[in-house]
Amino acid sequence: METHSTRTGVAVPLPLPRWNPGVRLLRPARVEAPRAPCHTCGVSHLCLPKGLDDSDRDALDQITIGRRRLRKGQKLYRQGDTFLFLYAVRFGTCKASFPLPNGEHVSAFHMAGDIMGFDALADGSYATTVTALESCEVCALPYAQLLEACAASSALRQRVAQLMGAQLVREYLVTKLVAHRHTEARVAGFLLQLSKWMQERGYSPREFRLRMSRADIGSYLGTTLETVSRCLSQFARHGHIRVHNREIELVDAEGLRAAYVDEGRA
Amino acid sequence: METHSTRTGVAVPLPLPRWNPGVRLLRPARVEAPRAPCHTCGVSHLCLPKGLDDSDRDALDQITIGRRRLRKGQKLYRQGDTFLFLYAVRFGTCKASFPLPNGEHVSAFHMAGDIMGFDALADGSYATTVTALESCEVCALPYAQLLEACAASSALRQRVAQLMGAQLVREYLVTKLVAHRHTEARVAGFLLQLSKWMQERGYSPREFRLRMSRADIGSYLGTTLETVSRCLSQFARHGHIRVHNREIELVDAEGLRAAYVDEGRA
DNA sequence: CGGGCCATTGAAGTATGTCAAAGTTTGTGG
DNA sequence: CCACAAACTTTGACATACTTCAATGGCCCG
Repeated sequence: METHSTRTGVAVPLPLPRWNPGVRLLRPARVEAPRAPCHTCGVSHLCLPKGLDDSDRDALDQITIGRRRLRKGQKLYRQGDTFLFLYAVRFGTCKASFPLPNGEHVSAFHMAGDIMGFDALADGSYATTVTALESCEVCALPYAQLLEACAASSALRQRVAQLMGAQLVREYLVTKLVAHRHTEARVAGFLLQLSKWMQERGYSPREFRLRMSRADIGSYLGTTLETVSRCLSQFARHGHIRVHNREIELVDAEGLRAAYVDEGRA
Repeated sequence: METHSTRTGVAVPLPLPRWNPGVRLLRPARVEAPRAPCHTCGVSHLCLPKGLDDSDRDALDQITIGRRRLRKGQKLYRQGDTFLFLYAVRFGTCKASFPLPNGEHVSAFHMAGDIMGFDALADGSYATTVTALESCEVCALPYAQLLEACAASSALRQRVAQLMGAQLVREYLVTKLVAHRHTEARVAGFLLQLSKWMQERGYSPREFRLRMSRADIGSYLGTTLETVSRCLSQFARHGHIRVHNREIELVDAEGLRAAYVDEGRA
């Protein structure tokens, strides 16, 4: 499916190569011309521009932001690819994963407003592989240009730091979730986490569609797809949720939390 | 999953409270006067100054860096405390944890050169509680001053970004570790991770002393202290390691990896 | 309409959690 | 410096939740 593969495997030290407008992007066919200013975007209230005033926005709008569409299953970048862009999700859902000899470990899910690629700041190459779970559109921010914009705006610097901090906290919470001893607590926590994410993005926290397979959830939570399925069925039997394939309805979110998440911490 | 909803709820917007030299530090009795320049520190090759040239060092040395000593069991900061400082470990080991109704979840261990507190960038208060596992010394970096230094030095900005990226990657790897289905793989992976950390800091990767209890390890790895103990005993029986209380000798690190970590990924 | 992928469910074996007790180390106060 | 107490570690026995293997059924896409 994906033929393009520029895996380096070697860490590229900072400073990063300067962005050069004459150089084509990695996958030129799928990158479109820059659009309207960042803060007019539908997800700007979740994304980089959040909280920035006019002058800071100007700094941001100096950046040549490309857009890229992804179909389900397409990869945005792979572990080891040279870091040139941060990506912001405009719509759709992606998963970030570590490839393994037999399979993969799913380390994160990303939705509208999320920034992907911060992990590459450590050594200049992406630490994870990002795959679209459905049709997605992302903004490609050339990191070298972002650095220039950051040189001009302290508010932008702080916003970037804030986003990285938020992602770190999210990762702490994922680890905490996965470290639960009872699988039920992990699956229940996962549903509640998703519900919160949906709400933050203006969707119903009560009814939503899982964009990832049971296997992805299992990998994320450190269990098997069968156990995930059984947990969902069990929650449904107890009346906490309704499940139909990937459609989830949280009938009693607080009951779910009380019965499994809080309780499970022994 | 998350009992303290304020932690992950609506983010408190930056800008953060400005550093004011007239304001006393949180625990003034234990903060000492600034010392020699940052790059003369014994762990500078691991810490903030790494890779900075003279002019960037100057920017860094404008910061009033306090030192603080911690005894075993003392807390550096608590979840929810107002964020004013990043802390760099000079020596000793700390754990970062989430308090829970009955106990805690250990989310990270920090050693010399590590920066603690990045998680507070998300909303202006610390997401975790940090406790010393032994006698420690840390540098307290007033964040507002660090921001000013960052305004003056793009290299420093990139170094901070690099450190945050590195911590994010580390967290991804922890999640991956904890998501292993077999506990043996988690404990083995933990030992190998520790070994690498020791080596990076100039200690023997083969023999080292665990600074944390079996309970801490269990919490970190999402299992029980008994299981951790049993795993260690099992590794010792198979000749991969030698254990005497908290003293660990990795007799056959690669054998350990082959037998449990790589193998365990089904 | 058919084929492939995904989800559900069952049965059986096993790893791990839980409870309990003994042994060891560490720290404290006399 | 010793003695005691507290905290930590190890080990065992048992119950159970989870993984594994397997088969069936549903959904979606071509």
